[in-house]
Amino acid sequence: MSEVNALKNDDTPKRVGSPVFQFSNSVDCVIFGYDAGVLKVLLIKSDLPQFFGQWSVLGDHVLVDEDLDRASYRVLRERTGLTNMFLEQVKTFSAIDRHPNGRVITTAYISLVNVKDHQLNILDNELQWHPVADVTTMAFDHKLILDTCLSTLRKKIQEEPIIFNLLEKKFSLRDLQLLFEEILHIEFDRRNFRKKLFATGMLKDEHEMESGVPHRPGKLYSFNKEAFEKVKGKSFVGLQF
Amino acid sequence: MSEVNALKNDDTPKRVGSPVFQFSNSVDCVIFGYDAGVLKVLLIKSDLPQFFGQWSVLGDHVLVDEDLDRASYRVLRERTGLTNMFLEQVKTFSAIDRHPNGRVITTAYISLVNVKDHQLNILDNELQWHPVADVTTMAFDHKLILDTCLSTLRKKIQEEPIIFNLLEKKFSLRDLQLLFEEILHIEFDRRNFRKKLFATGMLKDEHEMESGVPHRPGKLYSFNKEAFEKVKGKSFVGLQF
DNA sequence: ACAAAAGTGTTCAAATTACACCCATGG
DNA sequence: CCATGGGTGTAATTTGAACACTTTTGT
Repeated sequence: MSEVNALKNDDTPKRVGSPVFQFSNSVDCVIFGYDAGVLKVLLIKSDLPQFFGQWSVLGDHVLVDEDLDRASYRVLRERTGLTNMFLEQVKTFSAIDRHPNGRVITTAYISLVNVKDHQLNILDNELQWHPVADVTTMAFDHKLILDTCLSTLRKKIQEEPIIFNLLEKKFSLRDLQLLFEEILHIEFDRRNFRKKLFATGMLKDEHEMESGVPHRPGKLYSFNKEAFEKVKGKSFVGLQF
Repeated sequence: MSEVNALKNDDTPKRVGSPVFQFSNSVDCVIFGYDAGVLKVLLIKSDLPQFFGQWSVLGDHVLVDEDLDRASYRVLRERTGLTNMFLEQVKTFSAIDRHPNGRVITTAYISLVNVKDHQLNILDNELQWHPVADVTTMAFDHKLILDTCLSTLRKKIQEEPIIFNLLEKKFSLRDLQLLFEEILHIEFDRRNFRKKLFATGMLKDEHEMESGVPHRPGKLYSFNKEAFEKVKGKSFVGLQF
């Protein structure tokens, strides 16, 4: 208790320490994209001289009049031009020495965007897509943040239909399967995969075909959000451990 | 970008805003316990006059020389005397007006403790166990925090063997089943439940029986951590959505 | 015509569910 | 002896896994 008592700053008997307004908070957005069959992450060359030449995920300090969700939304809007992206809090990182300029606590967000989206204008050439598998060292603790978000991504795509955010609006079943396989590093049997996905009722037949492919074109589907919303509440109780 | 530019405090062209060390960070520990067949949460009467008479979960401000994990660990140690409890970060809450004294961002932790643990000494009568189902309004945004942690608990006990933290070291299968049922609000078939749990290999037969029960005594088991560690890595790929 | 992937069913194994009787203990 | 829950097995159903051939398109 000694540290706590040492920080008390009035006479009121308090059970806990008093606020110490000496922290800065930031958000870091791990933005995943999928291009040419490869899972990618959007990185920027670090601002700080201490990390010169190293890449980091997109972040910014939280402003005093915004919450974390808004801050991360702002970062994505400013960087990519997108405004309706999938964005979700993952974890908060708080190692004492994680930021050279002082005590900065950062909350990591995961975002899934469609790289081919027309709104997505990345002109800044200090901002680039990197294949996730090629990223080794990064500025700050961003490698840890990236790895954590990648684990979260792997888990979440199996629990919720968020993977569609990485594809264009209309996609073939092959696109979808290859994307699952790229992220999870496993291979699915094509027939079983199709059966399973159709069974969810989440695929809307767009009654269109691929074009320009050097083989028999596949049908195009889109994510049927309405159908998913209806089934969503289903209680899953497996005790799978 | 206007807000960001407004906060720049030097001449260096920066892509992002500069740190604003005007925040306080706290941790809030949602401590779950299980007693008399009821899931409970450990709450304390609020410190603040604004929330007089209302209950809140156990929290404290993060000190400038500790990270969030250490801060939450400290809170639990100081409050309950326990030192080796299950403790895991859940989510960070950051609404601008969540704390009346200023901009306090809090990170919620979930903890599972054994209420009957001998180390657990709760003398302070402003600190009490409440049945989770009875908690309605709370101080700050703590009801939201509690609800979030309860959802997380429900999900996690189905994915990882953390539920054993709520039971005494030796327990009967009945204890375990009732606890699952209490948390998930569903009922299991007793035979299937036993089959499933035995199949995990995580139950170690303690070759002891219950005593003092007004019916045929059941065998006592403990959680076989070693057996679990071996099986843990098994790749689960279900695409269950 | 060839290469490449689309589309499509069945069979087998495994997991899950539903279900009922006798047993041991305390009161 | 009665009430309460302990302990056990089997059959039916559902789900998941493995597997091959024909079709369509571009080159």
